[in-house]
Amino acid sequence: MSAGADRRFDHWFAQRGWKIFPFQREVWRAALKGDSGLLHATTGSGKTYAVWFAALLRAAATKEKGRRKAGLRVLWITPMRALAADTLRALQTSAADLAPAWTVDARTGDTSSGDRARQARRLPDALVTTPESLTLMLSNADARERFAQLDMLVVDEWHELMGNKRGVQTQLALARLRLWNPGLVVWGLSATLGNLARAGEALLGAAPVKPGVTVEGRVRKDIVVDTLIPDHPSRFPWAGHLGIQMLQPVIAEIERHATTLVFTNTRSQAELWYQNLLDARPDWAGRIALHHGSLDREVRDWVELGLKSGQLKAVVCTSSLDLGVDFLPVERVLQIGSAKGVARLLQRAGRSGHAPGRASRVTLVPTHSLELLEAAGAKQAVAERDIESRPVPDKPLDVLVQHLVTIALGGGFRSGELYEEVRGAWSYRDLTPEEWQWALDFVARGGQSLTVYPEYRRVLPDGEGVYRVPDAAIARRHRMGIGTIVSEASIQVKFMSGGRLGSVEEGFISRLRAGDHFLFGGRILEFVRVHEMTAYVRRATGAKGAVPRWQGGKMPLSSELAHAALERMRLATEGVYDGPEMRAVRPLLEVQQRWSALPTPGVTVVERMRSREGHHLFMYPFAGRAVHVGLASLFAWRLARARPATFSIAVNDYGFELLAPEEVAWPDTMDLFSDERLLEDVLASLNATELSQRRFREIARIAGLVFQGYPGQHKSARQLQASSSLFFEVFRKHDADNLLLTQAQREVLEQELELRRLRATLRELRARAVSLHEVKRATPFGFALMVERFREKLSTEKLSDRVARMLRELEKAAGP
DNA sequence: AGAGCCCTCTCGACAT
Repeated sequence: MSAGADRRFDHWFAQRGWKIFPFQREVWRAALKGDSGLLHATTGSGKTYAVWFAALLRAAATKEKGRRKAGLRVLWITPMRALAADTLRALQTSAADLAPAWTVDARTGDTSSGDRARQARRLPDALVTTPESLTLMLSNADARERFAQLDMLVVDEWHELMGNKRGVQTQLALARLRLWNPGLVVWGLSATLGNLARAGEALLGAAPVKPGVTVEGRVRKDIVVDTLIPDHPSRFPWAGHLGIQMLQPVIAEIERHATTLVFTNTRSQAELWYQNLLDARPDWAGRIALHHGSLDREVRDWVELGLKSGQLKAVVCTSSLDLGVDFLPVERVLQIGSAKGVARLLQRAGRSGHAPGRASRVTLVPTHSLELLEAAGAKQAVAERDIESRPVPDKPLDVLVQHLVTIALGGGFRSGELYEEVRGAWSYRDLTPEEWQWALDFVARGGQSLTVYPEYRRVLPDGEGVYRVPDAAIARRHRMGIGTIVSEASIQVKFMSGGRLGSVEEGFISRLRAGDHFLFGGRILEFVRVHEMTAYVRRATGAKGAVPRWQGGKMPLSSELAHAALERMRLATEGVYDGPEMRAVRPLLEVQQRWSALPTPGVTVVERMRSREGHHLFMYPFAGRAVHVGLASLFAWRLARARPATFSIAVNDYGFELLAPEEVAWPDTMDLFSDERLLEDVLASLNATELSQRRFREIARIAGLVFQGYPGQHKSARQLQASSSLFFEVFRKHDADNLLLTQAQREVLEQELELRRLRATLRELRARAVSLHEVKRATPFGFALMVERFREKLSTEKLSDRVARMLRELEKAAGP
């Protein structure tokens, strides 16, 4: 490291009264040597400056060698546009001091077209951008020339990207940039993960020139997790998810602190909490706010600004404030309901005490009694830093197909060369020549079944074997569809007078009639009419309204949290109830123990019960709701194979219930727990085709089969679903080997059913003892499932059989 | 061996 540069940086930090952390210097040294790597650091630890100064040092060094030419030197990738703005400001101020000649800019969707035109002529020295914008730049014919001077690339919040298709798209872009600049230095910034080593590998590619370095940002961050204990734990409900009983304690917490973030798990829950807070404290109008992903960007900007300026006392939010509040003064973080995972809890805790050396604190607010148990487990898992891994997707072909068209636009490609390049991306390291050929054929001819449609012949080789996009309309359509995020079709919500509020899903609006009231954006609105995918509303008074529901993913409880909860129950069986959470949940656990038993890491509890509804079987494997859906359907299927029967199924994160109207001979559990023919049984027990078809919608969009429509004139969900279903059917009939179909099925099994975890759970079930109990009434664990029941109704009985059974019952009722 | 649930399911980007 040049002594001069070193001194300047020391001075820069000293001026601000900031201490240079050893890990920062470690990154500078490594990057100067040309090493790439992963920096594992918490937010608010000075991680941004660690890598940014590395870039400035490298620039200084190469400048000294006289190699400086105009062009983009540093690329900074961030997963969120909102984050880009704050990062940009931090980078610009330091560059102004240290490298005044540098231009630092952002390129995101927010940039006005004037800026873009200027950037198109000449890129700045450093650019802050998103994976999608980067890919878009790669689709320009002169991409290579523009990136020729690049010598450092930083991916911020890599842990947010690595586990999804956005991360895969980033990997593909990186493979390309590395090929153009073999000396490219790449650094990822990641929060704590169960699989940090994998994070580094995925970022640096399948065949790195040099092994990557991992730097630990060892700034000790104390994390405090505690719980708001209900005033009367013995009268706290056994089920439910809203947690409004905790309103008063939450108000008291908000009262006591300057700024509080109140995290909820769903958007509708956020709406309800906000409304309840305002009803209880009308004096807080204007001092508390609501923030979630369906609110209009302008509304959210206003809220974020209010937080920054300290005007807001509390914000009720969803994960929309998980990221991007790095520069906000938040004193207190509350989490209503289960945090579902340790990583998520840490992330949220990190929103408070956001400065080097200050402790972060999150307070759990249970919404039912068993969440007290979960809270005790969460505390332990956080203390042990037992954090979830994020699996990296394995060669998703929809993303590859999109990439092929992007590269055909960005200068064209030769098949063999691009194949090698793509295999340099970690996710595609095992891509076979056959798979490659399939993907190429798919974009060149439309595969087996679409050959007659010219719009699916998207790339063509020229006389020299270079694949390009021959058609301007196809090119434009492709650029408009770049990216891997597929959202539900939604309807804009606007006041009659014109103000934009946000969006709700089509299905919700279609159930409303003119004059109906609903709660959205913290206001009671009267629905007027729908016109061109916009719902017009006016302010309503008095009466409460329906709360919109959104269709989101259903996040299961993580294994880490589930195991911690089981462990706490094992201690409880030994009479150990330590901590306020365990003491509060003690009466409930004792009832469970008296009526039945407590599930522990070594014991599976199974309960049988008869009621007017029929014959119930409850089981509590603690494997998360996705696995319980799989297990319940699998068991129902296996039971019904022995003797046809209909089962109603209910699941939650702790267990599941099977209910049969008629007597069922429950067989030996070990037969149920077998993983023989597991895949076949799982596929048969669930409607696998329907699940794949739903999944295929996303794949068809990413692969460029379905066009979302031009901005502002979005197609309706029905239209989009119809066209993706059409492709699904055509492929199934005429192109059964279509690899996108295979991918849809694989994604269902891996992501929606968590097949690996299901298999692991079956293994655990076989190893554990079964504690079987005949119960007269639902136990505390069973009660929650009974409440849950009619949401998830599944049947293994064919319709005709069901009709036959109903007829039999009718006959019985009618008598002889 | 008391009754207990108001309704559930995040986020993120790009393009004319």
